[in-house]
Amino acid sequence: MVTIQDIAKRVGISKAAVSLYLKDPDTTRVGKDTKVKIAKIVEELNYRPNVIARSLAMQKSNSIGILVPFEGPLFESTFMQQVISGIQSVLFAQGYSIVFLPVKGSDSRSMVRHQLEMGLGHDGFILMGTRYCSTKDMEENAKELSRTGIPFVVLNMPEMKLDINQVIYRDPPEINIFEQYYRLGHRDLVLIGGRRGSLENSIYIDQFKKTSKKWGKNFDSSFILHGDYDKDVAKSALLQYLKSGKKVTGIYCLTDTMAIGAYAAIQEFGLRIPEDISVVGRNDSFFVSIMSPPLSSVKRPIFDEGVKGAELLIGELIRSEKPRKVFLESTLVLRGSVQAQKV
Amino acid sequence: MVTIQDIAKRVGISKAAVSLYLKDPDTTRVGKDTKVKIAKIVEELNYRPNVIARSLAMQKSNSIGILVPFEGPLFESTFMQQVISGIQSVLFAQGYSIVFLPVKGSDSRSMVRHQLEMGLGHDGFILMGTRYCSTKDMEENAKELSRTGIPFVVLNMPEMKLDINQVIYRDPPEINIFEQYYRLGHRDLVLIGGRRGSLENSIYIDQFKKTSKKWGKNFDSSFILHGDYDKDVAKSALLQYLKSGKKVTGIYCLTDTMAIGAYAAIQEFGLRIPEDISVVGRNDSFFVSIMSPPLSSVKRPIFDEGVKGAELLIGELIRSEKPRKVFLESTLVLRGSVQAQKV
DNA sequence: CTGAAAGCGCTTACAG
DNA sequence: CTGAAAGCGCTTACAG
Repeated sequence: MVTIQDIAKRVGISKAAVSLYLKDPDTTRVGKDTKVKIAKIVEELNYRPNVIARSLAMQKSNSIGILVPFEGPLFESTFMQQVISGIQSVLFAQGYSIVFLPVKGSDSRSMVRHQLEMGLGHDGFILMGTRYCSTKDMEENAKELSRTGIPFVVLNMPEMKLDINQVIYRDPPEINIFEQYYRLGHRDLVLIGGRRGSLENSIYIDQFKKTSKKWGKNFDSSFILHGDYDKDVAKSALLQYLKSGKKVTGIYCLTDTMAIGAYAAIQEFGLRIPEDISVVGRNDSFFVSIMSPPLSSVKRPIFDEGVKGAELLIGELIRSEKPRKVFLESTLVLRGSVQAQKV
Repeated sequence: MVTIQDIAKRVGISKAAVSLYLKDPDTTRVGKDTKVKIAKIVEELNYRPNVIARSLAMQKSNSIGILVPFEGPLFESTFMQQVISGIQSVLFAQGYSIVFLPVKGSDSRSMVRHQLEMGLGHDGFILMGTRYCSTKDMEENAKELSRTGIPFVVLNMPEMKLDINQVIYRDPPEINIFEQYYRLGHRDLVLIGGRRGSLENSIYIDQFKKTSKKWGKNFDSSFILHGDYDKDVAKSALLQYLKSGKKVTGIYCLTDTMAIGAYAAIQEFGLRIPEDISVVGRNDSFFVSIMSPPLSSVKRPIFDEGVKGAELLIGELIRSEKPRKVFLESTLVLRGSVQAQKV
């Protein structure tokens, strides 16, 4: 490996002069002739600075570590794609590298601990919640990060009562899909949730219950199906529900992917969308418009979440801003999959 | 920041002892009592090693830099998602971090040069071709990487006559879609290519020409439409073709996304798939199965490309293997969008 | 069993 | 205008 020392020796000057020139070719601290010589040797030896050494000396690595307590392929989820795209758009513009740290461990606590173990030296961190993270675990993770003194931001988690950077989704009142269904005259609703017992599920089950009560409809836990975030699981769960003779006219799927499964089940059972059953998905994935009929979907501003998160981090990093929380609101994109029900 | 020095001072020993213990808690080079003390202080001060300093000292960073000469969001393309997933599966298992270097510059040469400028110090590189890279530029990039002496692998590019690690796609003879169409009785074919003048286009235009000649069909450059890798562009190009009164019974789209546009154009023009027009896409994207009818598609082993690429790199890194080339073959996944044509 | 020292490749005051 | 030196936080021979 060619070092600054090699260049200095060849030119017959000190390392400092080479470093100065490399940092700023217009510097006045290096003579004109010397500059020419340095440039020549740099070219000749194909010298490139060692970023690691520079990072150590400058106490700044220009890199941000991404912490995602999740085993398996990170980039297959459309959520990750969008949030990372948002992060990338901000960080690259500021000259930061994005570093994905290897995952190891059995639960979100040990995974993040291991990633931190591998990753100190980065200028900041983005800690991302996944469907498998409990809020409690993630709060512990956030506390541990706080103790390092390194700026960080938490994404994709419910609000935490900690003084940290966080971007949080909020469903505005009109995004209560159950309320919308009841208003449209629907009376038999089903929620296709993700992982059984997940925090996400419990939030929506709760909403489902309360809204049903408000409308004087009785609520039964059989109205909750578990799709496990998978289209085939969602399909068979719904198919079984239909075959059991239970009635349903409105379905809310917590991801668009599970809505694909719901479509398949409904078609296989010989019913029509939206004439017999209305369907709403969540995430407004790029493929919903090619489904037939196009799927109505709750759109979370995921790209914006990445942007805001990266901006909070950059704010703390560059302008020493205090940690704060940013709230983003979801919207409902209505398409052909929903119809009012004659009561 | 808490350093190894702080620990040593508090315990009253040398940095070396702390380092030794941290590296291997079972070491015999540190006394039992001392170990206990170190552990206590480490916990108390919430010490974590600085990976940058360690990388410099060990001359190994356990990180691989990803070089993609492409402006804009990297992770929105389904190609990137799959290839990165493959890369991740191998590199994480080996304990390597994956680093995306910020992009700057106007062409693939200057982008890669800039990324290298930012990225030396990583243990290896993965250089990925994009649709906008000329083979010539990428060969220059590869040569420049060679000169650094750092192991690297080139993905998503036609074979280069250089002694480097490279993973290359090969369409086996049966993946000549034009040949398949002719055999099925089709006589009026259209190719919807990507960017005008791109290398990818020219390869398939060439195949189209040769195959037509073989079957005694005249070839006309009007049979080539330019979809620019965009569904709307593809749609309007095909719609214009149909409206001009030209005949077509078989279409090959170089991406599935453009096939979505082709479907829309065909439906808007009042024709049916596959009764009137057959369509074949490329990449076998996850959404093709929900198109109606499901799209037949040429599947490239993109995930495998990532896996093989990472394996070549690891091979050179860990086992000092020589650079070599790996070939992967595409396959055709037939679905409802293709039908034989009565001649 | 443990310490003092050199070194990784840079940057940045400090001198002159 | 330029050089010698200290330092970033680690690891790794080398001594004892």
